[in-house]
Amino acid sequence: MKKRSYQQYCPLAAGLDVIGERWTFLIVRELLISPKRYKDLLEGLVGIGTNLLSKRLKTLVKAGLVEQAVLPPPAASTVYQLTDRGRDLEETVLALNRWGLQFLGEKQPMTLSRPEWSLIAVKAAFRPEKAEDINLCCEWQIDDFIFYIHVHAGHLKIASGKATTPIAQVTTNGETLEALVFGKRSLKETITSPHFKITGSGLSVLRLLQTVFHEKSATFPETRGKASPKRSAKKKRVPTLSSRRV
Amino acid sequence: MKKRSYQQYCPLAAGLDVIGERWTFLIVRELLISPKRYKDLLEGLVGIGTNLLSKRLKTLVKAGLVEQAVLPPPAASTVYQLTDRGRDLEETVLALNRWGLQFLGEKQPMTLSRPEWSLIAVKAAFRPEKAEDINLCCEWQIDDFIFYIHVHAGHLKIASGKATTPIAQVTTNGETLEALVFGKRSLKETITSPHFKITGSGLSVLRLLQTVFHEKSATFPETRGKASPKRSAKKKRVPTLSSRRV
DNA sequence: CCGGATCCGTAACGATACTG
DNA sequence: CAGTATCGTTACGGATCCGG
Repeated sequence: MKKRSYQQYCPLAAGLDVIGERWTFLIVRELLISPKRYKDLLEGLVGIGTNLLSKRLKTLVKAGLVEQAVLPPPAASTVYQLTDRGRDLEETVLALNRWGLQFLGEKQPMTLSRPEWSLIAVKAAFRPEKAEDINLCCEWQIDDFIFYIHVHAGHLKIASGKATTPIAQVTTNGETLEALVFGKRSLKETITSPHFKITGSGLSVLRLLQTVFHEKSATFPETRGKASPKRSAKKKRVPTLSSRRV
Repeated sequence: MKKRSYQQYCPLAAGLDVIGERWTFLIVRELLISPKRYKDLLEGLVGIGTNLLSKRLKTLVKAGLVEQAVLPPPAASTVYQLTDRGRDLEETVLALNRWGLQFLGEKQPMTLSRPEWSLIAVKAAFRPEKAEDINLCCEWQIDDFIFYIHVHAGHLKIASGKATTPIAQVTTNGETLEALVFGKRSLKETITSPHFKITGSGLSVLRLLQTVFHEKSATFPETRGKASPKRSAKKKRVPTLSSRRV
């Protein structure tokens, strides 16, 4: 009956007591993309088990991060959506997303993937200071999933659904999108791929991709290789330690 | 034998596969403050259990986030410290720290606290753009724990240990420090407390505290109150949903 | 005393079946 | 569709033990 807690008077520990349990961050990720029904969450989070999803949602609602809402008719289904307090987690999710990128190896046959994940990664990679003089709206179609990117005055808006007045449209598949967004393939490789098509003002899209996102070379050393060849278990000798022990 | 994994081709999930398990974030927090011996970690993380700490450290070392180091003689003890890759987690830890602050209620008798936690909170609250014309170094003494804050050209350096040339020195206790740093008490209340003493250029310290840190009013509504009085389980009616379901 | 490893009871998780 | 109930398995937490 008693809830497991770190019992520490520390903001980090207090936050982890709320969203630190298994699956919780991923539920927040799902709802950051868009409000979702119970079933949508269950399908997006393969392996969670329905009882655990139910339990997590209750906890999140009680903590004031998530609320239920009824969509207006005719699609009168009830969905879960983030509250303002829940949406405040975006900063953390993006930071964790940026950091986790290095552990994302090549896609294994067993790993699942959804184009929606990429939206978060795009937001995480966005650098406002590089986009101050960029102003465009482009629409992306990945299979039957559609989203748009709107950059205006150094601000990024990205969401699922069709754009109102896109200046360009990109059609590609999930694999190509992921390779681009996760930095697995260079921009040049991507745009020359037969699975990547731009209609409309393609040049502005290229400029966006070029300047806004990290041009990192995506180092993924032994992410999946369980036994690295020369794992020296030796202890590093430290020359001088600036801060003394506590 | 098989490791539990989300199996999702998503940077967030990949990151959580590495540091998402219980206690791991707090171990990183400890090492973010300073390198520590096994025993120090065990004492700082009450409740972890020695087998789990050992397991987590092994995982962290294998993931390349932590390494062992030997301190130079005469204090030739082996410590755990973060690698560069581990230190990259600071951004995430600070974001989570900021977010978790709202869930930090009043200190309960059972909750543990250490002045070291406050260092992270100070870093998290620091706003570089507000500190561009601040330049000072002050030393803080909380019981027998000493640390310093050095602000220079919009950059913050905070670490345990004595400062080389502090312009001011603050002496207080843990409770007052926490109330100040966690926004539980106003600056005015703090500096008039009998447990708060400044020697040296006190005015510059006050200016630092005033301008650099959030002046938030620290709302903690029903953080610990288990049954909020009028918890409406009603579903919110949503007027219009901008993005369509996926 | 330090740095763990081993053992074991309990709580959390994951899969499946079942219900309004 | 939106969950609840059940149950086997895994992870965690506390204690004890052991080599240096």
